[in-house]
Amino acid sequence: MAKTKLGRNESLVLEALRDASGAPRTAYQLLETLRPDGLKAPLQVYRALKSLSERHLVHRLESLNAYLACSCTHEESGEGGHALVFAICDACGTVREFADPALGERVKALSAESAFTPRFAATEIHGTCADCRAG
Amino acid sequence: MAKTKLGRNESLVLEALRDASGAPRTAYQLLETLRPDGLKAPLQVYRALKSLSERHLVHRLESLNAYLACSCTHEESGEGGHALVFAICDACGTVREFADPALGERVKALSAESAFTPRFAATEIHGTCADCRAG
DNA sequence: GACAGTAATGTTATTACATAACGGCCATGA
DNA sequence: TCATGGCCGTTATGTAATAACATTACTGTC
Repeated sequence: MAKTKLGRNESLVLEALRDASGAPRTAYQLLETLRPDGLKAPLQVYRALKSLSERHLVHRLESLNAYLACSCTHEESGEGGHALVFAICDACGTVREFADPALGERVKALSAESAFTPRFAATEIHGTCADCRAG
Repeated sequence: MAKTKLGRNESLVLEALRDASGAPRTAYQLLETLRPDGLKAPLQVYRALKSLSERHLVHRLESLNAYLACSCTHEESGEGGHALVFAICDACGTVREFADPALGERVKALSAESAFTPRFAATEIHGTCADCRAG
C-alpha cells in the first residue's frame, strides 16, 4: 500500500512545507515557492500533497484550506485510525500538532454511543498562542 | 451583538438547510435550491450563512466545505467557547452533531499545557453510520 | 409626511482552491 | 521487445469564497 520512495515533486513539496516549520501553506503558495524548481501547474502540487497525505507526512488543515508538514511520529495506523489535534493561532498563523490519545478515546466512545464506525478524526482548535498573547 | 430578527435571505437559507435534515449542503447547492425564491448570486447565500453562523444556527463543516443546520440547543457561549463534534458518514453523507463536554474539557486541558488560549474548537469524525454499515 | 441614518439586499467581477481528462516518458521485468 | 505501471506535464474546467460598489427597505425623529 505505502509506496517506496518519494518522487521529485513529492520531495520538493515536502521540503517546502518543512521549511515553513509550523506555518501552514496553501497549495498555490507552495506552487509559487516551487516555481524556480520547475513546477508550473497546480496539479503537480496537489498530486504531491495527496501522495504525502496518504503517507501521513503532511496534513490538510480543513479550516484553512492549507497544508502542514507532519511533526508527529505516528506509531499509529491502529484500528480506530488517527485522532489528530491542531492548535491554530489566528494571530500569527502558526499551528501546533498533537496526537492526543485521550481525545482519541473520547472520539471512540462518542462514536460507539451512536453506533458510528470512525475511520479518521481531526480536531482544529482556533485561538491564540502564548507568544501572541504575550505580545 | 446578536441581532434581533432574521432577514428574508437568512430565513430562506436556514429553512433550506433544515429541510435537508442532517444532510450538509454547499453554498452553491443552496443557491440552486433557492433560485425559485429569487436568489441569484453566491454572495446572497454566503452573507446569510455568515449571519446564521454568528447566531450559531448553522455550522460550517470544514472538511466538506458545506453547511449544516444546527441541531443542538446551545446553552453555551461559555468562556472557553464551543467544542462541537460532527460524525460524518462518508457513505450516505449524513452528519450527526454533538456538543460533548468531556471532549471540550480535553481540548481545554491540551490548550493549557501549551499555553494556548482556545476560542473555538470543532472535531470532525469521518466514518460510517450504523445504517450504512448494516447495508 | 419628509428626512437622515442604518441594516439588508442586489449585481458584477474576481480571487482562491481543487480536479478532470488526456498524453508522454521511462524503468523494469515477462 | 513490448507491455505494464508509476510518475510527470499541460490545458481546461469546476467549485468555493470574497471584493467592491450600487441600491432598496426599515427604523426613528421632527
